Amino acid sequence: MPELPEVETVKNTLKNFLLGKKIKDIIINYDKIIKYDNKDFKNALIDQTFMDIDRYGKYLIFKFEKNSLVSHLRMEGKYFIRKNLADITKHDHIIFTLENDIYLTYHDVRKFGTMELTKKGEEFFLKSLSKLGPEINNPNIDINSIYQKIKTSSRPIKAVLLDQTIVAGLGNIYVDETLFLAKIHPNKQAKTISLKQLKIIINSAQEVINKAIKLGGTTIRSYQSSLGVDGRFQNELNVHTLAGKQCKRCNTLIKKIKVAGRGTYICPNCQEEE
DNA sequence: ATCTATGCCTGGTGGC
DNA sequence: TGCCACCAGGCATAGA
Repeated sequence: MPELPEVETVKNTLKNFLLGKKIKDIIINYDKIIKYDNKDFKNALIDQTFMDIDRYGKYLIFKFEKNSLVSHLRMEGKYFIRKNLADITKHDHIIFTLENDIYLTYHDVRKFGTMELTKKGEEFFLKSLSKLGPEINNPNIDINSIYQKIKTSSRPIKAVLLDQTIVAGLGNIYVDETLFLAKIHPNKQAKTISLKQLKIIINSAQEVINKAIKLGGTTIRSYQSSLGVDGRFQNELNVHTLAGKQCKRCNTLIKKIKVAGRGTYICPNCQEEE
């Protein structure tokens, strides 16, 4: 599940390869990935050149001369560069033919990913992007305004941190790691979190996210490595995927529970429920 | 206004 | 071995 650090890594890798390259053709093998009309999609992008690639939260933003393509990888989305048509596999749903017959493919086993086209400069008018909160890795993030949003919520703190309208970029892995660092139980109701505790949570999240970005993200449950996603943060995980292993702080066994409908890993001793 | 439930998908897993 | 029910999960949408 690519979260902010993984998408950042993909962005940087793709940027190195794609900037200045032109799209010659587009093959759409599964069209539900693309929102709106496929013909418009092709017309708008063929003969266009990759000018820049940005990221906001977990979204990739490919910028061309006039248009931008906003791409979300959801759970299993990956980009590959294929040198030959013969290398294209069954889960390569969108194929961008570049110059010199090199192919950029969007690969997605679960077909959950999305692509939507917009005019360059109007990306944040899209429904998806317009709703996003501040990015979790923003060093100037306004913790007070987050506190105002969550201080009356009865939802578990984990659900709130996963809510991209509150803060953008965290997913299941990094929320577990964040709450472990902050010593907060994921089931603790948001309204019982003090401003001081929220500061600890946000600082922990930034520590986790920044370290993960440095290490190129986390590669787990991924039987196939993707362009740009061969992270090393999986070696740094403290709780996520580690059920039955000893907590590095107190030696208590890590437990897997369910919070807000999601598989959640905690140290039952360090993260005491209230 | 808030929150919860459901649908989207396929490969892997565990039970029989 | 094969069949099948079930699970994983980010986000949009519908419903409470």
